[in-house]
Amino acid sequence: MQLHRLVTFFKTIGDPTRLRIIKLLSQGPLHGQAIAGKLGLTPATITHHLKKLRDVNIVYERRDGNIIYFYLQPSVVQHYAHALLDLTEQNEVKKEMKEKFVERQKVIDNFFTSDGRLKNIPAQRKKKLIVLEHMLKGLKPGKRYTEKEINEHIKKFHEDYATIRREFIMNNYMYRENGIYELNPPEMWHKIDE
Amino acid sequence: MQLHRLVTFFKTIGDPTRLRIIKLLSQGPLHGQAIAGKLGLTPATITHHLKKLRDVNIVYERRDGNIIYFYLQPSVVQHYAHALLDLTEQNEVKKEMKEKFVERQKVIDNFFTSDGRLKNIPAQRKKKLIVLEHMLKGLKPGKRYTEKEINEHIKKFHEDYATIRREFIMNNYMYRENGIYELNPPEMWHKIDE
DNA sequence: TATCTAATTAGATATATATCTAATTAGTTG
DNA sequence: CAACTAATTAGATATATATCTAATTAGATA
Repeated sequence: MQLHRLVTFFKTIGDPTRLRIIKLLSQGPLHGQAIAGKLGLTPATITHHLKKLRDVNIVYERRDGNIIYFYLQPSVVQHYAHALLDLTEQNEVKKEMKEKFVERQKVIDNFFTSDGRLKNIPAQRKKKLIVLEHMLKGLKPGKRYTEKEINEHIKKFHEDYATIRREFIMNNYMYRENGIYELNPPEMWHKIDE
Repeated sequence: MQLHRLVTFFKTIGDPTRLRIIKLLSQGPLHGQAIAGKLGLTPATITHHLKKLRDVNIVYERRDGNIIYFYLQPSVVQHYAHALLDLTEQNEVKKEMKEKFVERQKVIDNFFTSDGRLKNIPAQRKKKLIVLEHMLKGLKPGKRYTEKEINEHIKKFHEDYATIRREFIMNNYMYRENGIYELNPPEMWHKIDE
């Protein structure tokens, strides 16, 4: 939804007379003169506001004989209300992702030296997975590696390549077939359950 | 929620600059000059808008050293979004009740003569229950009736008081003990399942 | 077709407000 | 306390708009 449409909608309902009309119509359809009477305003004024309400599609009309009844369209109102919610919820999701990222970064800062070597393998499962995933970064998805290549890669981080290589397999980050290693797609990895 | 508060809130967010500020702040807090820079406006203008945003409590501030950071308060925005939804949903409930009432009235008009006598007992269960409940109206809750009194009451609507009296009992509208009849409370009645 | 009525339009007026520049305030830091 | 800076306030201007009265239009009905 473009910003402009939201602005127009909220400007439209951000008026006491128009909100009163909405409330009135929420009880059922009414014709212009009736609305004017109930609100103590002239028909011309009501026309003015109805035009704006129609412009944002929250009101439609239907003729019955000589008089025109105006109806509220609740679904449109609900639609914009949800758009407003999204405007802030989108933010919540982003904030959550950001927090997760910060948390992971903290773990990585703690377990790797400034020149990028792993100090030791974390005991906590959650932290261990973060560390393993960090060491996975240099490997390319789809590329096939020999065991020797994998060992060399791991040794850039830590001497005990055997343990770490085993962890890669056990936690489903990679699979091995005939001594050839390959990255699994992320959706197959062991997820960190909070 | 008073109408006035809703109007003020929607008027506040019904402005392009303010909605842009809200969107910006939904990514994270910012200080005044930063907002002014990103929107291409002067700090004075930003102050003007922030004042209005604070007035409706969707923005709060926190000082860090020499600069003041402005934060969005998503819960307040969500609160008003829900109030907007309620404005239309309240209507849906009322409309439903009204429709049910109209439906019942139609059945009653069909099965009773203009002088209030029952033409015949409806075959459809749903309609029968509406008719029975209509004939229950003259009886007082809590009052104890003899069988003869019940019969007299029913005879005002229809000759076959025995059948109807039995229906009253079978559908749990009344109970009988030692030949004394009494109305059950409505929550015990047979409900009409659509 | 002529007439009636609800709705709309046109035009006037008063009020509200978004924005700017310039001056001032509040608060931090040396 | 003095100097600095971000934020606010004051005042001016231009634009938007809510409301009214009076005139006009659109549509239904006799």
